[in-house]
Amino acid sequence: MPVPAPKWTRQPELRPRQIMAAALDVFAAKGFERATMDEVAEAAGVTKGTIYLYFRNKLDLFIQTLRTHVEGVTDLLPSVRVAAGEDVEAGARLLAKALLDVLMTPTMTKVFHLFIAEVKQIPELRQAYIEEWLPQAGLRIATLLEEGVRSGALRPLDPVITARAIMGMFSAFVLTQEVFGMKDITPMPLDEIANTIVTISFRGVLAS
Amino acid sequence: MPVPAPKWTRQPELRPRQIMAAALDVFAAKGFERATMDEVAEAAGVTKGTIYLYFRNKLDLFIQTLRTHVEGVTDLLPSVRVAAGEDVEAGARLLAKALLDVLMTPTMTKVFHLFIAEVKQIPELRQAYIEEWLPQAGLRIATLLEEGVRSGALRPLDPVITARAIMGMFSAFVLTQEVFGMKDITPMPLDEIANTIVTISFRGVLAS
Amino acid sequence: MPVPAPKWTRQPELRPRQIMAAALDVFAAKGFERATMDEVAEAAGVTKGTIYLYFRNKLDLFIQTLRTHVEGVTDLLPSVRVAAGEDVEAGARLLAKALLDVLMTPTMTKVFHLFIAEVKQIPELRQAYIEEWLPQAGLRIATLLEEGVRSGALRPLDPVITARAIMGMFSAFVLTQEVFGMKDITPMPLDEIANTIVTISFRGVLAS
Amino acid sequence: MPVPAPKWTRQPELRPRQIMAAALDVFAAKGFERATMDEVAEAAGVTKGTIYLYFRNKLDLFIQTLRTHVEGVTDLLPSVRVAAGEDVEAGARLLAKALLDVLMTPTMTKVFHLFIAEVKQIPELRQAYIEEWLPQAGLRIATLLEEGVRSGALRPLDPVITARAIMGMFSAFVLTQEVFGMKDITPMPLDEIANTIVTISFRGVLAS
DNA sequence: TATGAATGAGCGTTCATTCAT
DNA sequence: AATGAATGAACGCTCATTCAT
Repeated sequence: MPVPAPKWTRQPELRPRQIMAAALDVFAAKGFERATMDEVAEAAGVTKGTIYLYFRNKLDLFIQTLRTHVEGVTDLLPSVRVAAGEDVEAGARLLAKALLDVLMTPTMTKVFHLFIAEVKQIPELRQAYIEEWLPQAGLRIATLLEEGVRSGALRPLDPVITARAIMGMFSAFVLTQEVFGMKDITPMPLDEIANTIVTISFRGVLAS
Repeated sequence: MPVPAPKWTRQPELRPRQIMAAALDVFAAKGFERATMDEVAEAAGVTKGTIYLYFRNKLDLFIQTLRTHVEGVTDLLPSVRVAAGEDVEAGARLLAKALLDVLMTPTMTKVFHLFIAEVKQIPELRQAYIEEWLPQAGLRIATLLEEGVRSGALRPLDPVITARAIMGMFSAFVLTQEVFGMKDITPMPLDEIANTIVTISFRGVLAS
Repeated sequence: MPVPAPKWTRQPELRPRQIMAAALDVFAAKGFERATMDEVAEAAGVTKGTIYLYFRNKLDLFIQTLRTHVEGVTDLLPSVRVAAGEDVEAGARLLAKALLDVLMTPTMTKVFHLFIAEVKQIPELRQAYIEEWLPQAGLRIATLLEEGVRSGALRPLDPVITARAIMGMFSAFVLTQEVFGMKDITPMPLDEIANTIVTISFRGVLAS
Repeated sequence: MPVPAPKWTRQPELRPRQIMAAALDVFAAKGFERATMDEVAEAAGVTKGTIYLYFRNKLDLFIQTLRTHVEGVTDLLPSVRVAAGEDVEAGARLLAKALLDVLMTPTMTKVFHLFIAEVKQIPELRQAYIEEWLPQAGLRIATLLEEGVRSGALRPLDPVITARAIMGMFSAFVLTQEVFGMKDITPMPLDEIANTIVTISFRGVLAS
């Protein structure tokens, strides 16, 4: 007599990732408040109670989901390496393209939007941004710029403002193309975006 | 019976404006889902039932509130006029500063954040963006750029991409300074922001 | 055309009493934890949400329900008046009978049991007992006894202990007959109970 | 292989006792409904599943816990033996003190309170009371009283009512001192309580 | 027009119980 | 025998919406 298939199996190692993956999708699709724990559970293939074995409450699930996926992304970033060579501008183009590839990832897009949407309501997010994510990204760029200014290679612009302006160009495309859904209406090749951003950043729009 | 003298002052009924003003504050402070009709009512100085005399439901209130306040802002934009003169760059600095002044307005900040947070969930917002707000802003800039390219004054960059990159620089500061609350941590004078954006846009970061 | 009967009517004055009356029954029947707000609502003829218009939460409803009904009972107590006359013992019999009549009331029985069952879990109840109900009852008796001892009419017994012992006799019958449901198994006329308690209290069981 | 020496010590399986001991504490501390199986398990030093190896469900655990501990107490009662001698009243004082010592035991206090709190909800408890515990205690006293009345040593009071009144005096102190927590507020020596109860019972409060 | 009492559907969370390991 | 992961039903509470006044 065949043993009937078990209704469920123990997966204590797997469950958290499984749940957070589902949570990211559901939260991204409906927003934090509109998403229900039942939807997350169903998307994860478990029942609601199971989520509470691994996460204290909905907010905890949300925060951990974002943190984990951000880490997953920043793990990719080392591959975004400066091709530090003779031609800085050419290296920057490669870099910009690599960065855009990461930012436009489905995962990153979702994280990005959720973060912007909820940062004002959730102090933990703001704190993570200020204490972890901001230094990892913005300050690194600002430092590079500062050195460039000091060496005379770059104009004497405020490095923090400049860094933020440049990052703003990147995020503009994440927001409009992916979040606002413009990629179907005004499709743009990623490398053309990267090239344009780099050209503007280095040399501006004026014909020389 | 004599007809009463025509009232020249436009009298858009008081109540809806009163309610929408309160709604903008409450929605901005708590987000669409977290905000309750009771809170809006209390902030507006009316009772919950009254809101439903003027708005079909919560979503309707939200959409109308955003639309109305966006109109209120675009009414301000004509004052952002090109000082079209000899020195285009100098004119652009004035323009950029004027634009930032409007974008950093408390009202505009709220609208901006709410729009980004909810655009994905609320089709009406996306539609308004694509059909009304985007043409009013992005396309206008793109057209200008296109002309500049054609006349040879500007580099041959894709105008749509370039326009969006430039707008991205502005919005970056709205988001970080106002929404993320960085203005207390990294305060930046508006005119310095404006100047930096214009310099980068026109001439890039490289020392010439 | 006849106006259809309204689904519900406004009863802001009535609702709290109505709800607390239902709550007492439901809580008494099922205990605080087992009772559900839906059951209370149904028993009160309203819906769950209505309860929350008048009570902050389930615990608040419980406490207020007990307090209100205790007050309702102590309002009856003034009728329990000492027929202070020549024959103290005869007066006491009347008094005891009147007290038992009140204690054996369905309402008082429920309050009594609920109080005993939950006093340990609910600090507010303990506080109310110590600060309000105990002084109203126990201390009054103790004071009477103290005077009796001082005048030489009573034995030199500790008044507080004696008062509590006498009250214990009364509550024993509330508990066993009403709460444990013994009144169907060992029925006892109230006046015989009262007489027995008084005889024991005054003169003991020993034949003189 | 030599057969191990027979173990003479009665080894009622360890686990059930261990669990019931923990259960009594947890149930007493939080009440039946508020107590969770997890808490009981943790207090017993086992895991939740283990409880279900020995008890069908939570209610079964509760009932068996009370029964077992009541038996444990009635095992103590034989030591409460009538010092049947010349001076009945002096013997009663010893008896009353011994009884109070047992009733005021932490275990008995817990059992007592839990029983009162839940008897109305749990038919099995009521049945146990009526069929087992009541005959063991109340009827024994009533029988004694009945004999006393017949022999003319005692007043012609109803023995059942009288027995219950006397038991009520004892339980009053269990409830107030231990359950209501009055022992910190109005501390009373046990032997003074016992003496007072006996004096009242035998001779009443009136000075002879 | 305005009020606010009343509704009722919906959701987060808990927890007794089951069952794969 | 023992574990503890997983289940799923149940419940307290909220809040958008309705409607009697």
